[in-house]
Amino acid sequence: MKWTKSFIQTLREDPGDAEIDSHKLMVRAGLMKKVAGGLWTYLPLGMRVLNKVQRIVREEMDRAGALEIVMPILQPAELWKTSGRWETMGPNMFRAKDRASHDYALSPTAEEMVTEMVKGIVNSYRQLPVTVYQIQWKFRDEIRPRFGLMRSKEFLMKDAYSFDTTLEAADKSYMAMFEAYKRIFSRCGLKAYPVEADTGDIGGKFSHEFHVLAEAGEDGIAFCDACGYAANLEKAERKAPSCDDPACGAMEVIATPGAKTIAEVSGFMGVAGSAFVKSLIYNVDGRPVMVCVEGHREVNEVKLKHFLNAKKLELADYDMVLRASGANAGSVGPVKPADASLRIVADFALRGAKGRIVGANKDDYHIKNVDLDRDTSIKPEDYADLTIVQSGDICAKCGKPMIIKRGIEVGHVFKLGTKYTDAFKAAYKTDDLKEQVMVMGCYGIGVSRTVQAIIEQSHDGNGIIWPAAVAPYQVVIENLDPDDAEVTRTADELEARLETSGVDVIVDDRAERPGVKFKDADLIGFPVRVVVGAKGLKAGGIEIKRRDEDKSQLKIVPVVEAEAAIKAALV
RNA sequence: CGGGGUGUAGCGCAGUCUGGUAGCGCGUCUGCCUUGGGCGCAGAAGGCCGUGGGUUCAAAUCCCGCCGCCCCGACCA
Repeated sequence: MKWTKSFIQTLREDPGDAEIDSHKLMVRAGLMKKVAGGLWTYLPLGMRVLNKVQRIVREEMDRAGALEIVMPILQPAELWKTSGRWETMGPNMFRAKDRASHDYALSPTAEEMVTEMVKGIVNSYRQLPVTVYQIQWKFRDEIRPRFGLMRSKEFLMKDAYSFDTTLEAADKSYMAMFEAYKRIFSRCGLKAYPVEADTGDIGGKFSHEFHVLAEAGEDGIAFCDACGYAANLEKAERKAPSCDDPACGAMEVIATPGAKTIAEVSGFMGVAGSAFVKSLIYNVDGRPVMVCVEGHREVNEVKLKHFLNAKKLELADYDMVLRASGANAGSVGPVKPADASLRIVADFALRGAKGRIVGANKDDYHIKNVDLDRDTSIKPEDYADLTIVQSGDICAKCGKPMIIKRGIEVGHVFKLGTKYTDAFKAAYKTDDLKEQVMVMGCYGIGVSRTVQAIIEQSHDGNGIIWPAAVAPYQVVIENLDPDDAEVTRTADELEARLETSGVDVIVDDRAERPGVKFKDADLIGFPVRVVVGAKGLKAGGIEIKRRDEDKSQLKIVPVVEAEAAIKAALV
């Protein structure tokens, strides 16, 4: 490929609306161009990267025994009503109508459609197991799309679905995908860590996310270096702390005028935040529930939802708070709330807590010297692990302290169980002629997000540093003197030889000054740069430099050795 | 959806407070010059100042509505 025949625009300055490096670089290097919030055009360079990541995904899915299919983006509403997700997906799902007013979903994922499809084909255990996959555009009406491809309304996803006869067999399918994912991310030049995760809206019992560690990541992950435990903060558990508060005297009401937040009240009273019990009223499927946690901690709503076995859970509105507790937010507490039948649950760190400070259920008052056992109606079985893990919390597996890092979720594997196969009655006949529901797994990779994660993990102040396997072109040949016949012939012959042997190469044949060309090459981040110029040829050769090396490491080789030297630099 | 910011040439921005015929840098085009890390000189093209209304002799600028984009939040009492 000749640069002058390509369609490449690079920008000298960062786009004004980009925040994180990978987003800025994708735009500056001419990989993509914004259409509107959360919507992108992939330009030729970006498309080449996207295609290379897809190729790796396909090869590894195929190697793992998965079979490629493609399903419609436009999906009849009936499928989604069968699973109940037509309602539960809410405004996250784009919807459309045809001329006859039939409802459709723009596929945000495809469990329903694939289950219906497999059900129609599989009758016998003899046909199982089977794993199918597609690489298809997905649509999600994100609350707030951001950071370029990190969270967009339309994105390319690889989604795979396994169907098995039994849970044990499904575990094998899950592990095959798990291993394939490790290979995929590794081949993309990414360090991706599998972490335990909650299953969210998809449902199911057990899952792992694959995360690329990056400050710009949207998820928090708890790591234990000692035993290797890694879990999304939504899921991460800590060892139950023991509470050895000494006995305290009688409760005492104190005025705390105007102080609402824990920080304000603790400042007002001159007491550490951890001495407080933070009490929140949640609306749980329409009924109020009070949740108590230590003052310096935050409620983990995912854990809370599971513990309460709730369908829908959100913070209560002002009315509900007032009716349940007798006070407005800021003065709520577990001691004698207005609604005497109010269920109160508490974080397990508060089991046996004494001498704590709580809201008085009366505006602008708190109570100190509270003994939760003595002074509240919290039932022993209503203490549970309900908070978000913090740095330094003790690992539930091994007892050592954990650390928190941030990650970009690039993949997710689920053991789904029979949630969808039950809903669709997707059954097969066993060898003793019984009907049995298939056991399912599902497995996603954000292909377009992975492209950006690669950049986020591999760039420097000059631009992107592509791993060779996914670079838009593996080699750029800088023709420094396009008007010089000898130089141009040398550059073009080298291009032809490399292309013949399967190396992706672009020749920068623009009539630009060398500085411009070098800046662009660094910005776009071609793994290997080859310089062919009149001066160099006279001096005996061409110059080869890897993007991840600095100038002092470049090599000068005779023209006849160039091809071999370039290939060696690519490894 | 709530809060904040922002919208002026392809890109990055100034001008808005204090109303008076729209500017800078980059990029683009022409010519000369230069040629190993975003050269230099000269010239040129390119803007319904997001959009609709209002105030005014006069609006990028003031007022009202709408829209787009970005950030934070959308539960932490």
